[in-house]
Amino acid sequence: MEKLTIRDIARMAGVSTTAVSFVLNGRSGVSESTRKRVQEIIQQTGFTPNIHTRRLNLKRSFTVHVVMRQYDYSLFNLFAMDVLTGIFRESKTLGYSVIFTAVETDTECSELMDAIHSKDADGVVFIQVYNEKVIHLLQEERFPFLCVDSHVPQDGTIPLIEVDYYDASYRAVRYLAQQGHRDIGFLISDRHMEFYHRTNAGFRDALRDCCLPCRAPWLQRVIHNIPQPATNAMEKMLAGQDRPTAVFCASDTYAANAIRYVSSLGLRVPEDISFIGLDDLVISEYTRPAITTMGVDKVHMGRLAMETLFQLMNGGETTAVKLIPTRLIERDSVRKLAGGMKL
Amino acid sequence: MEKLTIRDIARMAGVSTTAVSFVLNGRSGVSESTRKRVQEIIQQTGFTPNIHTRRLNLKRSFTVHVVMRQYDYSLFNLFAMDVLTGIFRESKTLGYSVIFTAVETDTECSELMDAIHSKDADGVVFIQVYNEKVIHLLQEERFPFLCVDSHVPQDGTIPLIEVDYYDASYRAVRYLAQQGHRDIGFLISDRHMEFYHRTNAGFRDALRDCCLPCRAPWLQRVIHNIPQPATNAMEKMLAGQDRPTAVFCASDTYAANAIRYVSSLGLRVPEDISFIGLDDLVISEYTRPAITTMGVDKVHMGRLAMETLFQLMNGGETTAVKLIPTRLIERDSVRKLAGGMKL
DNA sequence: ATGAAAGCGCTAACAG
DNA sequence: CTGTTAGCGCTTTCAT
Repeated sequence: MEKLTIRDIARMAGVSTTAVSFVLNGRSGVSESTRKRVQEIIQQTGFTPNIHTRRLNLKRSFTVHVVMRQYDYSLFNLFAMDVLTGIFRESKTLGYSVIFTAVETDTECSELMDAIHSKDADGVVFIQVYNEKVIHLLQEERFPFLCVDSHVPQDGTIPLIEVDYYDASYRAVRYLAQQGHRDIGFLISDRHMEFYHRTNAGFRDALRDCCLPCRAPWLQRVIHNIPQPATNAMEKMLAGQDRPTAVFCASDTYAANAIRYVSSLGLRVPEDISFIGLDDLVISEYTRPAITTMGVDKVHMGRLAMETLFQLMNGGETTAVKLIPTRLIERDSVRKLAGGMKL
Repeated sequence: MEKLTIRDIARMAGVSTTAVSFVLNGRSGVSESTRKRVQEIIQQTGFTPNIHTRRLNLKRSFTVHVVMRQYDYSLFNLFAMDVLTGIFRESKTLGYSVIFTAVETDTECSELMDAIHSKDADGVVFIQVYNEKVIHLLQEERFPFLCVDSHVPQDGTIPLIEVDYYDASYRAVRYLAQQGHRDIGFLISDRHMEFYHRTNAGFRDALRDCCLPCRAPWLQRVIHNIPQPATNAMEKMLAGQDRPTAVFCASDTYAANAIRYVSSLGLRVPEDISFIGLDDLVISEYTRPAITTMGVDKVHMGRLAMETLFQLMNGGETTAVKLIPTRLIERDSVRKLAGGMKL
């Protein structure tokens, strides 16, 4: 059966295409009787207007484009997946579709721009993707966009939604101190400088404020271009004379791997050594012991992203950075020592 | 700056819009010099043709629509996520975009059809979603579609991509037997009858072929409308006089939860009781012990889905069901007992 | 090889 | 309130 057009419907209802168009778009300017008749015909025939035409005329597609990182094993990491969930949920209530593309970290600017232009969308949200040139071009075009979890300087030039990693680190360490730990290690990520600096600052400030020692060998960078990066870093941390009683990990995956590693060494977690993670991923409750962590509401971040983009797409202007707070999720990987400090 | 149109380019190059259109589409019928000039202008201006118009004319959108289940906690389950990854990868190489929607299990037929019609797409793949009426309508419209992991009778009426769950169950049990286990339990899923029947048949056939006993209390249904379904089922399995030495779980999440539960009881895994799972999810390598499981290449399933849909969208016809094999992934949750049988 | 012109299916300004 | 009509930006047929 041939696809019906608005003209067919108009003819069947004995009215003009305008009338049909109006009832289709719920606009006033049609008599009640006409509206009803048209609606009936539409019902009966199961007519749906051609979406391309609609978009061509409206010059809007009501879809947003999500650009995220491509990983070799999966399109998603557990973090991005939740953000996407949030974006998706919100987009549904706002009446938008979402389309996405995954790119390598080193994707060329032009390639990215092509991707953005070739998929029609009214706006784009980058998750963990950042390319200065692209941002620049987009700003020139006045094309609405937003960056989520991009680990980028928060200088107020572009709209950002980021986790408050400084605060998360600070509070993680303070929590350990409250549990009586004085010898605290840190598995820090070297993946993004911004992330590195923020977590580092939070960590150090907390040590200082809690009057705890800071020992170089206990601060280990997790270098990502080697296999088993977290295990490797943990190995180094344990290499010295004495070891920390607790370790703050810049990611739950680090914590999971570190726990697995120290367990294989015969150390008990948390009896012999405690761990606290960051982000709260799905895996974190399945490890043994389950990981105590500074969780973030990633779905909320997604919602917020979509909400903000929506405003941007409708003429709003903002370059505000939104810092998302974390909250402590106590599970089983941190031991309470005698004499925890009140803070 | 105003968006350029093909007419602007034509004017700037001093040619007709036809010429521009032809070079845009890489068609012959343009002199080399013209083509070059036009290409230069396009380069300089960074012109990109309006995609809606293109689609309007071509009557194709070069996008596929993925419909999957909506979960309250996340858009994804770990299985669907990998399938989507595969779809996405393949779509990229085939030059398609992907757009998706998540629906509740009990979504109305009409609502689903609306979702499908309102998002333009040349075809749709359902992941873990099945609605008979929708399928019927789609077939009538001759709209290309495909079902992945839908747990639906494989009667050859609709194109399907399914895991070979009969075979997986059979081999899981046989593997346990090979490791010397004779007392084998089964945490079976009651979510989909098709899935239930297939795994059940595989389980029973394997028991029979390996001459192992089948005891009713060791076969426990995991009932999904209660909290902690797997834990609950496991509890029942252990309630009787004697307990199995190994348990086959119809899902790795069951295995993860069951392991956690029996561990809390003071049982050691795999020393006191072994577990083998199904599907191989990301969590499976993070549990302790890591879960031995019958893995499936879910990304491959996605690729295959997209590939098949591509054919369907280009005039191909198939209602073939593709059964994806599983493979044993040996980790640490199964103990080898003395006197395993050679099979 | 080239360009004029007729659509594609719909929206919206405009005249009645 | 209603219908006519001129676009939206591109593809494609058909003369030239």
